Amino acid sequence: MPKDAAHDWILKPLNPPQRQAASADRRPLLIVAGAGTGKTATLVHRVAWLMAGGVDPARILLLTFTRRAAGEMLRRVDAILRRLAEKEASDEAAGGSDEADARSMQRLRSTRVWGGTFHAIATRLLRRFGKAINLAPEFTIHDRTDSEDLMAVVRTELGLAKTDKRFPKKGTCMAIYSRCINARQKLGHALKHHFPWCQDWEEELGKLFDAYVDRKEAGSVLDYDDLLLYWHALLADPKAAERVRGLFDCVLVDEYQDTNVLQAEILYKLCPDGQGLTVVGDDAQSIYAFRAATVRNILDFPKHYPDAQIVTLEQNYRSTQPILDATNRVIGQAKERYRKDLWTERGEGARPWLVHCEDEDDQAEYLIRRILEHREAGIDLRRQAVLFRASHHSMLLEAELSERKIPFHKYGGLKFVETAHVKDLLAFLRLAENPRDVVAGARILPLLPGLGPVKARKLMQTLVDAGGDFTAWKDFKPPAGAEKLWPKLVRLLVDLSGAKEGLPEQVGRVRKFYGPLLEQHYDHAQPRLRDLEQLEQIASRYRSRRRLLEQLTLDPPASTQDLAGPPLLDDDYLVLSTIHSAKGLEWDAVYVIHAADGNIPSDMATNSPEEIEEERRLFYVALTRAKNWLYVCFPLRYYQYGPRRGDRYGFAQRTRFLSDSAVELFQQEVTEGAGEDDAEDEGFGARVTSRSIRRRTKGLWS
DNA sequence: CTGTTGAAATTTTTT
DNA sequence: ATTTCAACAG
Repeated sequence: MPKDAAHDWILKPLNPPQRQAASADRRPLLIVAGAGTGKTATLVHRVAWLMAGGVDPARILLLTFTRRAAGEMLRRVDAILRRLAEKEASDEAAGGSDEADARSMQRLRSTRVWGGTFHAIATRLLRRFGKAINLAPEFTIHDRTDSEDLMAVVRTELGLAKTDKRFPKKGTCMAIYSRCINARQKLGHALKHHFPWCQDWEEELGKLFDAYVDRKEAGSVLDYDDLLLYWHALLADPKAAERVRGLFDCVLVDEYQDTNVLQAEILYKLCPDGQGLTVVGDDAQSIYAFRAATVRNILDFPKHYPDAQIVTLEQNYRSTQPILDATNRVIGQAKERYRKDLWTERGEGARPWLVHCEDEDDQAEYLIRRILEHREAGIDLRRQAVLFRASHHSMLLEAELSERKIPFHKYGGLKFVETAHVKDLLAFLRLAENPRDVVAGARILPLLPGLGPVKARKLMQTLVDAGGDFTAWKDFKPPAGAEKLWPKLVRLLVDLSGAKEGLPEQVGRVRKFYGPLLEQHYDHAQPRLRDLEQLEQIASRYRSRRRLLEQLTLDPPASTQDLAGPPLLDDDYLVLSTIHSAKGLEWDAVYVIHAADGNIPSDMATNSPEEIEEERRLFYVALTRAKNWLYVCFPLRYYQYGPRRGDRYGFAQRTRFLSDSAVELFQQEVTEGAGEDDAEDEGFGARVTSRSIRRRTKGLWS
């Protein structure tokens, strides 16, 4: 089949603007794709189109927001190309030899495409080319928690823990540092605009960050920010830059609205003239400013590449007209954005619901009733999702779902690998992998009785001095209580660093040593021990220990179930997700909960107009996930906790993002308990329901 | 030095 | 609810 015919075949399922985007020439291309406009499909077809046009898949770089997104896209690319190959084969059944067919199939497999997040790709490139900028290729990677731990170590070492006024805590220090790196801002600037309450500490913070950077260097450790920073540095080195640039003919970036200045600069250096560069995004869905992402990247793209082509996708394939009307109304009140008018051919459907609930319990009750109704009507649980602003907003609902034995999967919030016991176990492997990783040592050693932070630090120093040879620890005289354990630990680490055993065996050995310690240190030991068993089981899937550690820090599974692998086809579960983690996904029925001012927008994010605008976009992202049914719920009463206010109920307002004119597009519903008891309440404050009392008291002991 | 206890402060979203 | 820090006992 001639190339043109193949190209036509690929473009056939697309609408005209999508076609234009998928088949655009090599000039820089910006695709502005509104919510639900087939952005992913367009990108997938563009990759297929490029490959069918002869671009070597191994010379295509696909940058996505999660690794899962990359995997999903490449699967779809493969599916298209497979069908194309089948068609070619049947069209030319007479002529083509089997061998030639096999070759063309092989050529068209997307497995060789470089796909992943900025961080994952950075890792891959740095392992390969790091030497050019004096980076040892066997560096280990710190996740956010590890980085904070190292920050805490340095913080105490510099005596910043015992200042008369309270010094910012480790998490805040890390956030400030991270902003400087990712937004390429001076400390003073970052403090002034984003952490004004820390401005008094500018000098000390500067010293802290210096020391922090030195410690990472000494330990041959990179944090998340370093991965980008070193990739950037790699591209600043003329010789290395040439080699890296030479790897790729085409670079495609998804979710461009959520990249930061550093990432944009990496792209500029990777594609100086923009040839072969495609970026896709929607400024109306930019929700990662807190991570230093900036809409300016997408807005300035045409300025940076004056010959850029811009294609706007406006036909929505996801939602019904009534839902689209409502979401358009919400985003229409945003201050500044690329003009887009989303429309759909999906015509009639149910208007979205605005549900007034009495309180949180009532909200949970309502949700479960609706969810089960939809399931009865044939909408599986997995086609429904409950979305919320903050991870803890779903706690009550989770408890209720568990009680009713309704299976669910939660995305966002604390991840499996971030739990203390999993981190502990991985720290053993990490220390074996990189004995200079002080944070790993500082985590493991104090698990032994009688060993504290000070001895741990000294031991790590002797280990580093011995060049990472764990036998150097044999001379150490352990404190009373650890005499039995100490030789075992040394033996374990010596064996692990020898790496003679397979990965599951290694995890098994750590588990045997660590299990009893876990029981001493943590509550609820049983489920934690089971997590470790599970980790041992899946260890065999990884090629190497380094690979396992790398994958788990760069692409942490959202839950234990996720870690276990793709869910079985027949098991059905409801999706609970933070709005952030719901990005790019869609469901038949979507329930947005806690849509009250203070939650959406979050009280923490109402300090500046920019923050409020971002919260508005966040709400918009939540609403636009819905295909057929959209419910926005908020409890009228919520329980206020905390030492300052005492234990009492407060009253909630509907989110400010649902203006009166937007509310007109909703059908309003008041749940049973809500609204009818205003008179009774007078003078008494809140009426407390029996359900609420049950809930609250349960909280006292579990 | 370590481990425990209590008081005080802070409280989001995530690669 | 969690983190941090000081105070105190062993």
